[in-house]
Amino acid sequence: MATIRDVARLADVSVATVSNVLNSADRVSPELAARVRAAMEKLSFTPHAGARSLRKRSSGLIGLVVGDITNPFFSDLFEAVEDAAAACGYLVLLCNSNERSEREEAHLRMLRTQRIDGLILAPTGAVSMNRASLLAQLEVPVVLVDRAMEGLGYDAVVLDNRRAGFEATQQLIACGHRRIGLVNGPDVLRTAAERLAGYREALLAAGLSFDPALVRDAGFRQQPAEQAMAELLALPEPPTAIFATNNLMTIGVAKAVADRGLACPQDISLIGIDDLPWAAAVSPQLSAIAQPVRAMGEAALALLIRRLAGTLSGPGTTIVMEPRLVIRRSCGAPAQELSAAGKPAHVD
Amino acid sequence: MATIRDVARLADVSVATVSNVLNSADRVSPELAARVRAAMEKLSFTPHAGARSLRKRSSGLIGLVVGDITNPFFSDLFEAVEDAAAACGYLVLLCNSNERSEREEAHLRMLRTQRIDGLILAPTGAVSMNRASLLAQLEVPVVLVDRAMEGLGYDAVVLDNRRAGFEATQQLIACGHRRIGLVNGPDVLRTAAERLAGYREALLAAGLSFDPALVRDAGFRQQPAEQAMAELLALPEPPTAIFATNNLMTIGVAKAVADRGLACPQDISLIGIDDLPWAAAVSPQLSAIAQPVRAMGEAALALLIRRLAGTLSGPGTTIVMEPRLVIRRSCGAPAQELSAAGKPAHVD
DNA sequence: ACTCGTTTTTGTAACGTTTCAATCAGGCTC
DNA sequence: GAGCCTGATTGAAACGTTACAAAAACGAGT
Repeated sequence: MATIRDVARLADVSVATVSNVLNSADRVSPELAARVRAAMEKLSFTPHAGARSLRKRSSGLIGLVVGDITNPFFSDLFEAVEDAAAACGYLVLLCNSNERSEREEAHLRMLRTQRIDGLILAPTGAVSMNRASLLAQLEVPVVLVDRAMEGLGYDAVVLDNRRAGFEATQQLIACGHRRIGLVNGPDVLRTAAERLAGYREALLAAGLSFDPALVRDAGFRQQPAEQAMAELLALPEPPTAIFATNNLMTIGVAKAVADRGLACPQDISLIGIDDLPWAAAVSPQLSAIAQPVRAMGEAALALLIRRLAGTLSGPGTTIVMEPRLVIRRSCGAPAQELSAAGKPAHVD
Repeated sequence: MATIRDVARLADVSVATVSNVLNSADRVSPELAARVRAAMEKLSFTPHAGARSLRKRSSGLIGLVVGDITNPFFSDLFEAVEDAAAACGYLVLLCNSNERSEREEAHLRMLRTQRIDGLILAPTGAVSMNRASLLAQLEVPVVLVDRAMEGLGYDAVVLDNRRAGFEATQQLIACGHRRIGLVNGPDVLRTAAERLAGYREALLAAGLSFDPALVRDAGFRQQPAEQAMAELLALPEPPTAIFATNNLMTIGVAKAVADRGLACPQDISLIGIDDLPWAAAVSPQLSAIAQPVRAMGEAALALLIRRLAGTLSGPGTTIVMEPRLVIRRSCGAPAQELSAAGKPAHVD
């Protein structure tokens, strides 16, 4: 494979000149530059990223580690980040931790040997001390997405989770629901805790009481959500509407509903966080709180670039993005509502 | 950041020894190795991939370029490839071409500067001469996935597309359908052509005639599929069942069906290629020809590894994987079938 | 004790770039 | 025509590793 020396020889210039046309093109006279470029073309020369990264002390690589690339949220995120990074001349190294923190840590080590220039991390699970030190060892700027880790001083891009929880719940209340189930993630995660807070706030605002029996932790996963939903449906007084706080759990909930032969929204209403690309194509047509995923990816990359360029310094900035309510047919009036009007208070 | 020299100094050995414990651990005595490892630990030393790739003439990087990471087929593929690669000590560089061949070519150039050791490519669109030469310039083994490119002598892993087309169609025929629409990709792509061939073969085997008016090219994309489906439904004698030859088009078709207020399978039956993770959770519960995606990814990586190890040489091998039929409720008997029995031939 | 194989260890030259100080070639000014 | 300035070009020293040949250490066999 052709090297810079070969190009220099063919164009009859020094290697330094070739390097100059590659990097600071304006420092070399037009005629020479043209000659050099012709030589490169002829030899189909491609610079060696390794050598370059060795000499300059940067690799042009940005790491992106996500929990599950199979989740549309993360694949969209990757797409957005990759596009934005390409525009800035960076290459994105995607790491999929499969939601296992050991894998994630292995990836962080790998990224260190690659000498990435910066990292965008969608942390899986809670902060471990171990991970914090791995991040520090990276010695590069880090931007968190989706889940913030307070106290480490990193930049972050997150959804306004409280508001997301509030709006979803409010929407169900507006349809007339009074018993609203919540299928949530573990409340040790800030994300889940805030969504729960929004849910409670909306209940409070509507003068409804909070019933702990209606909220379940399904770990942000599909299978447990299905199970949790089954339990909620088996309650003596089951909820008439469900709010699931991420896309996987929304699917799990829909599955449980379908398995019991219930129709949506006739028998039960449903709203989730994260819109899904096929949501309008199938039944129930899922209503959702959409996250501006692309914008989040772009914002995260922009923060990183500003850190790298030195135009941003000091303690971590957190960018809060606003959710967007997408109403489709999975939310409707509760069946009870209609009949309850003319029904006596206690029928046992 | 600590270098190999620092480690050597601290452990009081030569740099060569440090390098040896890193690479060929058995060539160095246990006690020294321990000392060196302790020093590495203390300095939290991490080798520099760039320098390494410069000196050894390999980077430990494998490129994977796909058309659309947002498509579950490709995100599953990535997951499988990454897992398998990690087990062999390789890191996967994912490139998302967004189905645009210019992006794909830019990515191939990028991968060349990264000096990847091998490439797994799910080619988007048809073979261009330009791309063929870019691939050749890479000077590394290439394995094609999903779509083969004949004549270039590369290894490939593909689905038995003819059989997939055959089985899907056969299934619909078995339900009693006689007018089966085909929403396919462009038949310049081998994949699409073979699926079409399987479709025709199944019709023939059942003594049904092939009606070109019932087949549409929707470019393997959702939006055009929705459009194509609308056209099929507007036909004077619309099909009673549809076979869509990939997941995006299946969604598009489902959307068109839903938009017209038709029920599935009561009004129309539906089967697609590529199973979807949420297929059982929503209605219609989509039947599908599932591709063994993980196995395909693993097979592709295995081929690549064998090429790299030199245990496989000579002309390209093509591995053909078998599809698996997953029947859910989106296939049923045609409505016409029931009433047509007692109905006169022409009712206008 | 001495020579020979083995096994460990080491010095050092690459690998392909960039950087930086140094040289060179013109063109101005006086 | 000498002196200077400016901008283009270049030589050579890194950057952190590995590979290879050479040196050292170690036993074993005489």
